[in-house]
Parts: sequence; structure tokens; C-alpha cells
Amino acid sequence: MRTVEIPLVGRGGEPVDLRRTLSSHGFVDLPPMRPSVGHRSLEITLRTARGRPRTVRVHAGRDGCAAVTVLGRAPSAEQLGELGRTVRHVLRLDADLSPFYALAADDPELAWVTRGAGRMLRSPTVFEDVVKTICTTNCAWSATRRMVGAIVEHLGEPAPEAPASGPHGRAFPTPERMAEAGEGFYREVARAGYRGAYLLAIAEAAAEGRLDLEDLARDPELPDEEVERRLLALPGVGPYAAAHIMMTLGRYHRLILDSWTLPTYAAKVGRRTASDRAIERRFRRYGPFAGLAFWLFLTRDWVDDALVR
DNA sequence: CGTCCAGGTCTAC
DNA sequence: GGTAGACCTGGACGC
Repeated sequence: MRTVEIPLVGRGGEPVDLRRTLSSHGFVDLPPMRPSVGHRSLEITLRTARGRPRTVRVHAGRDGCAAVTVLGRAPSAEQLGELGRTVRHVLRLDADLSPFYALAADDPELAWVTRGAGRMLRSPTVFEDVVKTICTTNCAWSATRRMVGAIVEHLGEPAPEAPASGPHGRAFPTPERMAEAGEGFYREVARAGYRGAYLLAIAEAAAEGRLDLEDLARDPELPDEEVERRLLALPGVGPYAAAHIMMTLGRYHRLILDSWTLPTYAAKVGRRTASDRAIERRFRRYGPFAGLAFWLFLTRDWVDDALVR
């Protein structure tokens, strides 16, 4: 047995569109994830509690299920179950989006999301999403890919069947491994520039137990303000990065207002510019889902674009 | 070739 | 609390 099937249903019984989930945001294009052309399936290399990481392919299965197929030699039943649970986490199937869908159903411009959109893909760990987000700040997407690619290629533990080189087939590195890498790696290999010091400081704090990022995902009782405060306290994390990380944490109250979303919104509503306040007013009706509604409004055509990428 | 700036943040006023 | 300037990197531009 190398395949396990996962029902594509949210926790509130709402539908889940796998392809739309695999196109939910740009991180799907960063190692250790790799989407197929058209985003109909996804390869991802995941750590396991015991033994080497394994690469799985997530694709459409039977009867409204996602199938998770382990590449290479067959895993143990225990490991297959573990990989399936991690994929459920990555696909965010434990979230209940039905209250959001109830609001969106009355919004002509967002009613389409109720067919199963809005499930933001997440990394297995908060640490990974924090590192990746810092690698998106103040640089072009090509630079983000270079930095994250180098981190995974040189520091990530490979699956047994991984290719000899390249970033794929390797799990995202642990904080310990990223802390060991040292300044030289971030400067000369990842070419992360001034971000290197931020990444190193966060990796060291997490490795030494001074910082528990995973707690942010584990504890739903933490108020949004407290989560945001802790994120802003991290070196290299400002308002944009905190809002983006909070979205990966399933906290959608804040809108991501940055140099891409503002002009994109303006273009979609046929204006030259758009103010933060006007956008916040437009999406206020979504309450705790405002940031998610805004994001989906901007990325509606991403699935269609994926067909021609 | 120099300047600008990309899915910003930090520090110093 | 709000606002300049500096900041690594490397493509995209203008000259």
C-alpha cells in the first residue's frame, strides 16, 4: 500500500476544490512543494517522525477524495497514515469555512468561492511559512525562489528516492539545521542579503527553544492581537509579513495590503488607485474572513492562469 | 553603464 | 505615532 485516500470535505461539511486549493497562493511554487502543470496535482516532500522524509503526490482520487501516493518504495502502514495526516494539515481540511461561504453566497463577486475555494495551502510547520514569507519581502519573486530553493537544496534532508541534486525531493530543513548553517551560507549560497541575519536569528531562537512558532498554530485561544504582536516581534517581520503569516495560520481578519495587492485591486475595480480604507470598507462585511475574501477577490483567475503556465 | 525597484523592515529622529 | 533613509540582490529599464 502506497496510497491513502482523504475525503475532500471541510470540517463544516463544506466542499473542497482540490485544484483551487493547490492554486491558493504562491508558496505552492516553492520547494519542497511542486505542482503539476495546471495545478491538478502536487508533489511535496514531508518529514516523518521516524526515518527519512518521503515525497508524496497529492492528486484527485475516487468519490470526491484526494489520493496521497508515496513515491519510491512502499512505506509502512504507520508511516502512510502519518503522511496522510500531514497532507490533511497542509490542505487545511481541518478548517471550517462554512461560515465564510454563508457570507460569500450573498456577494455576487465572491459567490463562486462557495464551490470549494478559500482553503489556503499551508506548510507542515509555522517555521517554514515564516522563513518563506521573510524571503518574499522587498524582492522579486525570482529572488524568493532562489533563496528558498537554496535553503531546501543545501539544508533539507532528502527522501531516499530524491534526485542527487536540486531542491526537490527534500524536506524543508529544521530550525536546528538552519541555525547550524551560519552567516556564510545565507550570504554566499542563499544570497539572502540583509535577510540572512533575520533567518539565522529566528532559526537559532527556535532551535534553542526560546521561540515556539508552532504554538501559534496549536493554540486557537490566542487572540489575533497576541499572535500579531508575537509575529511583529520577530526580526524581519513587519506589517505585510505578519498579515501574510497570519493568513497561513488561518487568521483572516487582516487584509494584506502591499505593493502587489493594492494596484491589483485598483485594476480589478477599474480605478487608478485604491486606498486602504476603501478596501477595508468593501470587505468589512466578512468580519474575521475579510482578509480571505480580499485575497480571493484578487486571485480569482489564478486557476485559469495555471492552465497556461 | 547607472538607476530603479520588487508581494518591506529597521533605525533614528 | 508618524516619516525619511539605508538596506542585499538581481532583473528591468533608460541613457
